[in-house]
Amino acid sequence: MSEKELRRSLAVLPMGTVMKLTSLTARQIRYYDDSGLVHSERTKSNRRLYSLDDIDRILEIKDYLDEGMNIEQIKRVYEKQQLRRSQKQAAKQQSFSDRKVRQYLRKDILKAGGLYPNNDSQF
DNA sequence: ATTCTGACA
DNA sequence: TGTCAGAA
Repeated sequence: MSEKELRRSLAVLPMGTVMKLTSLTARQIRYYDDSGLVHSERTKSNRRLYSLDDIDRILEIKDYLDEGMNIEQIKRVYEKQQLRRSQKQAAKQQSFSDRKVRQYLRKDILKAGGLYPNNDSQF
């Protein structure tokens, strides 16, 4: 993860700051939070802490709500996004292992050596 | 002073 | 979603 991404995902903002940044009430913010739409962290004294990414998500939730969606529907939107990311991730690892297979395959062919005068254009 | 949880005249 | 109480 890049330093920039790390900073944006760092949970350091208390409720009061989030309220000002989003123009929402503590009640609404806690509601989104408790619904599992936002993943805030907690201090040792049980205070919620949000990251800049959380702020973006809260603002996004606010827009969806204004467009008429309910919490459950919004939850599904994020579930599907998560599913797509998982599949994309799986595809990435798949191509990686494929590459590794080809790599080992080539090694074997080179080992079989002498049989192939030109062993550089097979893969 | 700030935030949290639970509850609802 | 607002708001109030009692606690941390």
